[in-house]
Amino acid sequence: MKDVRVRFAPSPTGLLHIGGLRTALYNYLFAKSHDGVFVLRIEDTDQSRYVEGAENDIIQSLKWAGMNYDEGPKKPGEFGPYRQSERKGMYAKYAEQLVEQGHAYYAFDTPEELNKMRERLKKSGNPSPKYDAITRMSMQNSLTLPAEEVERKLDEGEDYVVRLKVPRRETVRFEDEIRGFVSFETKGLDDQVLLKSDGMPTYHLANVVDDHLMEITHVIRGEEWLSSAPKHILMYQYFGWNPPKMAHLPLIMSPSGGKLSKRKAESEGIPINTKDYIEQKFEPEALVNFLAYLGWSPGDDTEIHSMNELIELFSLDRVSKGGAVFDYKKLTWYNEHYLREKSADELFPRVQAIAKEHGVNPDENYMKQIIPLMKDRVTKVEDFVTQGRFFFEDPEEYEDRALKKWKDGSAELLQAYVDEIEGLDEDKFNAKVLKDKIKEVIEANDVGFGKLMMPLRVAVSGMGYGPDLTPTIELLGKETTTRRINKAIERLG
RNA sequence: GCCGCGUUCGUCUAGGGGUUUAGGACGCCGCCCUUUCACGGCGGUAACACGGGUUCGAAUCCCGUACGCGGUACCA
Repeated sequence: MKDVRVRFAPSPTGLLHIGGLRTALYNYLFAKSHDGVFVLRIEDTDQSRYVEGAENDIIQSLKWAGMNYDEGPKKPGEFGPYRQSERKGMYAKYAEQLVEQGHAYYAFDTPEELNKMRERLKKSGNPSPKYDAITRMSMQNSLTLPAEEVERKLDEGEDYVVRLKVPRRETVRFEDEIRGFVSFETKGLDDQVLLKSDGMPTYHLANVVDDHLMEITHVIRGEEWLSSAPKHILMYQYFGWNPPKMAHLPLIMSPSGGKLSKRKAESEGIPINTKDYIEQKFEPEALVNFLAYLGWSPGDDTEIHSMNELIELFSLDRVSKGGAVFDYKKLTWYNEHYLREKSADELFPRVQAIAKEHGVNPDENYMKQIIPLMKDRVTKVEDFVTQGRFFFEDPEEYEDRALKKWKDGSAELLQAYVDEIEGLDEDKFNAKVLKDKIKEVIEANDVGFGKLMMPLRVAVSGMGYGPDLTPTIELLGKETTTRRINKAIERLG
């Protein structure tokens, strides 16, 4: 057996959340840094929240980010199946075992009765009513009902749940790998439902049973689980199992505070699903690097690391305890960084695909010359196409910002320039000669470089900024360039 | 409310009793490079939540307070 086995255990209730991806990443990094196993387990015990396609989205998202799971759905290992719905039959006996041991009991209360109980308690001044050591004595369960009646209800197929019998007063203490020792008083916990009336286990039962059966050594999950950890510890104790080590990760926060929820993220312009990042053409390396540093750091001054380096560097004790605010601008910076590192050969297939979406089918050789020209000024791959559109078609109109650079005399200077380059032989139509010609024209007219450069840029690209102009013109070629200049003179006078 | 967990520049973080005039990165600002826009280089801005202890000495240890966040379901 491997020394380290971790699991990423999402519920297929929707697209994979960016926070979920980070949890997966930390699990993955931890597993790989210990030469361990990374398991994907689908926690689909709530049938009412199941979303078709969610599992596939999770798998695709992990794959895109560069995390391949070692065991999971579609990649069975010796601990499968890896969907809890397919393990449904395995849980009841563990719940029964706890009942037999006196650590759990059958409860027959209907949702209405539970509601009534809570309302009653609230009215009498208890703001968080619990089904606990005290209240359970007034409810319909196998601790309060005569044995024959319990038997009868069970035989008659009446709905029931199995609840954990949380001890009245005990202290549960355990060591979190990130936070150190934490302790809880059991009187604050309620008798967690373990087995639902539809026969499905709740998260709590399924989680503990599966982690044990799958020989998970480290449970690395979000901080929202910290409060239920003592219930899990209690269960491990009752089952007589060794609990895995636990690490509760700080939450990813929204810039306005609070857990980064779908609603908040959207109103703050932050994509929330991994799929959004895929569709918006982010570099996976950038997202991974950014996410890794959201709540962790290697302890030195480095910022840029590939997945393999992150694996090398990662350790749980360097994970921070406080929540981390999602900084979209920093992500953008990472993205630009990784884009700049890539060669035209690497980038071409992706740029080509995006270009086709925009109705452009770029010539490979031509596109590979455009890429290096633009690389230092793009934020996302798609910018090669959206901002580089003029490489493929004449500018339809001129940006307002660009128009400001078109002044009196611009047309005349451009006319002088176009006269110069029109006569150029093909082999002379290159960046150096083109630049020399600009110099000649400005000198002859006794004006500054920008007086010609700017209008020229506007005429050629329709924009007020962009890649080096003369190499751009060289790429565009004589015919295209002169056509555009003439058109601009005509349209802008 | 109760329970739990947190709190170093605007943000991500380093630092875990003296090495600290608290370091790096993003952002922002300025300069250089470039007669565009960027990239790059250089520089600047900006933080130990508060109050008590402990100690010769506290950002670092302890206690309180405040604030933030999470949990408090037959959801995960």
